[in-house]
Amino acid sequence: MRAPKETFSYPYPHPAVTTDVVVFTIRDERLSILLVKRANPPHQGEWALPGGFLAIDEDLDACAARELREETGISGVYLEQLYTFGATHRDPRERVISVTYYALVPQDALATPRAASDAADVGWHPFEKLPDLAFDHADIIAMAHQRLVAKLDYSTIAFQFMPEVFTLSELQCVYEVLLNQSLDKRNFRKRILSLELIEETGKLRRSGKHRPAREYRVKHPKRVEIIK
Amino acid sequence: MRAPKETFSYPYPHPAVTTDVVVFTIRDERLSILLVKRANPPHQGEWALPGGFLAIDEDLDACAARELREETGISGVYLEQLYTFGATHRDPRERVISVTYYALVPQDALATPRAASDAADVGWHPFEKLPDLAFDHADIIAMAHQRLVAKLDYSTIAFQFMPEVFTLSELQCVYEVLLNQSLDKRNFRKRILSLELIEETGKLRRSGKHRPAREYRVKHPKRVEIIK
DNA sequence: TTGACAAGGTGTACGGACGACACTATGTTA
DNA sequence: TAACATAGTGTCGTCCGTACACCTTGTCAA
Repeated sequence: MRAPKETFSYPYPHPAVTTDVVVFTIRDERLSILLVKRANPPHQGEWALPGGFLAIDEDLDACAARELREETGISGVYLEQLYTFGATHRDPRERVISVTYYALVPQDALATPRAASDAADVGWHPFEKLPDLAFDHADIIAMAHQRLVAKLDYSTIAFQFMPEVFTLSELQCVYEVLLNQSLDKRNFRKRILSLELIEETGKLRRSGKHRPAREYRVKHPKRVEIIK
Repeated sequence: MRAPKETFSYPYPHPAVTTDVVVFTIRDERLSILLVKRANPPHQGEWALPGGFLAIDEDLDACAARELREETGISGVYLEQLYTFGATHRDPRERVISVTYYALVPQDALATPRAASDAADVGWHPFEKLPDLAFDHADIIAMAHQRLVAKLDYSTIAFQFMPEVFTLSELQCVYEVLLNQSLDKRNFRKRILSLELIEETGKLRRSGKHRPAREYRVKHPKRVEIIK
């Protein structure tokens, strides 16, 4: 962070614009969110979403991706604009408009994200027991969660949580965690396979003292399709 | 518009923030959008969405509602945030982030919206044959239309197009226009009535030389519910 | 007055999708 | 080789969505 010597002037007051990102993953069969502990005021020492100020020549999507990469080391993941929060006093420093995003990262990636310069700490927190959050970030998370669950129903967004290869049981587990209910194994498999979006790798996954499971992969891993 | 004497300075460059609104209605059995002709540069003389700069102490929703009221005289209608557009060169003057909204207005309201000071003209344009538009407003309209059609399926948003009392044939016509396909009368009525969201007024609508239709009203006109 | 007109209003039957439900298969390990 | 633990599989009933045609009722003109 450099200390600028010049200032930037406008005939009318301008708000600051930031992006903030709600990063979801599934860890230990729990939906979890990535938070950073703020190293500086305001809300110093409190947990917050990764995010920061928009550069003047930077696209919004690029800003969200950059902040995510800088503050947590995560990149190349599914990232979608969520909503723009702009209540007048949501930031005590000045008027700040936050264009929020949500991201989905596979289970195995980034077991321990790294903390950046302006973050005292970075860590995964189960959605069910989040700490108190800075600014209006709890509202942002609530909306992101609502959107995520809604999209499960009519898109293939859940595959964004999966690693490159996975078993049907693992996939079912992801759906069960997100929907917070158990699903019938036969119906689940019937529905997923009928979408014809995943294919067998031909290999088997051996783990524990039981029958090995077939491994699958997503045919088009980056694509999120609307179904039904 | 006053000419300010002071200027506003920041240690880092700040973008300007605007709201723009896509106003839909149904006129003469066509989906139509309200556009204003720009009185000032840039894009002077071109058609654009109603909208304008965010006041520094104004909430985003309030800004969208105010701009809509000031530029077109419309108020009290359904208004929902759509998406935030922020490509770096979408406005030639300076960096501008636009938080966009869409609004739905009943068929009969505002047959002739009034033009405001910074608009040379205001008028309804059929969605199927829009003129060339200023900035990236064509993209904004495309996204608003997509959202509107998607919401038809899983919400009661279509009622926002209806006047206080209406007939089932009129309601069906709205759905047919939005979905761009004709619907079976019996199935349509069965589905709508099973929602139990509208009730008979007890009156009949006489028009033309045929059997009069029953009038209905929405039980909770301001509410947009998620169905299914 | 009556008959033609034009839109309003109504019920049934079929097919497909979804949900409930229980047992066999297979590799591991003791 | 037997117990264990998870993998993997098919049927049947129900409900919902869709297809489909005729009678009703007020108006208007002859």
